[in-house]
Amino acid sequence: MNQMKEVSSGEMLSLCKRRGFIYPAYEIYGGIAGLYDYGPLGTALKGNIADLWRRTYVLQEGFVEIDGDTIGPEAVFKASGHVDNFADLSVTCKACGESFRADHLAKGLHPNPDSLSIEELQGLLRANGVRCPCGGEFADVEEFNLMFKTKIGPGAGRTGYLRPETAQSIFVNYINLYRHCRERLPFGCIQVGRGYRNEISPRQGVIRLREFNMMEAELFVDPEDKSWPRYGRIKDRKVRLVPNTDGVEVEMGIGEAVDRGIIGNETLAYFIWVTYDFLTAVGIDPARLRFRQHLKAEMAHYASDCWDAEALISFGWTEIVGIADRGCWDLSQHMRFSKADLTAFKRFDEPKEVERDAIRPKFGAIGPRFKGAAGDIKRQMEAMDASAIHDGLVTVIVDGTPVDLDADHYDVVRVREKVNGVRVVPHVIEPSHGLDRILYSCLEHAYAERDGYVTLRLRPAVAPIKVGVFPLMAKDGMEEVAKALDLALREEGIATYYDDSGSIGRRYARMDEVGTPWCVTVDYDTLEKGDVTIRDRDTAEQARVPADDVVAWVKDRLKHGLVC
RNA sequence: GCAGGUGUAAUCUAGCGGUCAGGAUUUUAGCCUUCCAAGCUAAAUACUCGGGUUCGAAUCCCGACACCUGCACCA
Repeated sequence: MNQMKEVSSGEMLSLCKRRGFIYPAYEIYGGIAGLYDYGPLGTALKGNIADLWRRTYVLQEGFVEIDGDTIGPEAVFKASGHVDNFADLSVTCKACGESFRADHLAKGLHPNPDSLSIEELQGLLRANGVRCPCGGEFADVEEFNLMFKTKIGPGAGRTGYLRPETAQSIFVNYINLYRHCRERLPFGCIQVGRGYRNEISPRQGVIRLREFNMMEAELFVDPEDKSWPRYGRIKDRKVRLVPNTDGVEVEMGIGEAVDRGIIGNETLAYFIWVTYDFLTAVGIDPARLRFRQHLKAEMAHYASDCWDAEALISFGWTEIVGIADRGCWDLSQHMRFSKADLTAFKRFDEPKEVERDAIRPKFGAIGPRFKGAAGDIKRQMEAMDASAIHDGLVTVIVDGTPVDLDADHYDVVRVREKVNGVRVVPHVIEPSHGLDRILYSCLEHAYAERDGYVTLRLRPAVAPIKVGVFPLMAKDGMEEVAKALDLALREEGIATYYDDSGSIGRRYARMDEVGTPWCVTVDYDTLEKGDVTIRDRDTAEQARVPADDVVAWVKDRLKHGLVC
């Protein structure tokens, strides 16, 4: 077997630039860290990966796709938690370089350090002589806001942010999508698009970017039924798992992992498999792919379970997909901030006659006391039943503050109601893919070098160019035949590269280096017998095929069914 | 953001205060060539940017920017 040399990130990025996959952005102006442009081949590769992903989610799993805005008003990111959690006040030790959350250091010095401004926090830390555990002195308090802030509209405008993830565009469209999907759970929505994070220290080429491409799927499920119809057919498939219990890597069946409680539920498990299937289909090496469960401490507070697909590349094990059960957190947050009803109605098979103890407001007491707020209090009471009464008191929110109301303000009445169903806040299962990272991992995993000769063994489905078309030499009419064949392929939507320059070997080499799976050569025999050679990139073997059959030959090999 | 290292064509690189910055690969034009980076001829493209020291700077110094390695960050 070939001695495969491990590719370094430097060599990889050099090839990416030389061959038009990825360019450092704004290079003629000195470049900006964390920004890269996709060149002609990189753009094609990215598009092909995204298309395959769409096939998986839209055609195979029945998701719908939207395309949301990348700019959003502040309220959206208040609700999502990004405004507060994404902007930390921090201080760095001048001596040892360690960074700390400034508000954490101020704990015990102030009842609510979270509420302080930069200046106040600065003063508080200075006044109390807070120092680093190493004994060093702290530099000034700084704000790290990981979101790009902007103004929407002229003048003062409204504060807006570039979205740090695409997911929010789906959550804010929940009502529209729920209706579009005929008001039934589960339903899923995907989005391919850009997100923005003002990273403190972008590094590692295209792995940590300030503007990046994501492919995110949000699946809205019944909180009490996290099963999935297609689960049964894949539950015996095996993947490499690294559970957070002991951190030991195991190869295990999807179903077994669910049965043993390692993976939280069937749907999550199913999409771990879909992710495995998708990643290997675009060319991630199964031997360099694993699923690592987030540690309890690492998991976002709202997530109940989260698995990262990690690829082994020159930077080490790198997260390329995160698959999380986010519970009802996102929709609940947006309900709280927007007051919109982001629930699903679960219809019972049979309407139920239920009796319950309802709370009925006494307007004689509430009206004079609360005036305009009485209507809102009525609505709150109607949403409750007797179980909300504690020590004879009912708690309602008036102008944002809780108010306890005694029995003078309400009656408890036994009511009989017909109930057709129940409203639930759907839970969200989110497979979130870093497209740039997947693309880069594909390149590294496709990289094969022997004696300085580089071949990118990209899967045909994602290869930017599918077929190189050459006349053996540009004379004696061979170029006309080759050009006609080239056109015939392109007319069928197959990306080709026509080349009649230099030696045939050099042309093959050029195609090998950009991952073109097949090269078709028109030679003297073609002129007489009408057949051509098709040369395979990975084996360098040649097959003779009638020129008229080439289009069908290629289409047949590019035809990919749905994966699992 | 901190500390250290590095910046010469599209890529890899020579240079170490002193003639038009050298080579290789690549690319382009032409010749040659009957299938795997062949050969010949010509051509194109570079000292990251901005200051300073010096008679003279790719070379020494300062700053910015970018890249690499650690640290920190990565909801």
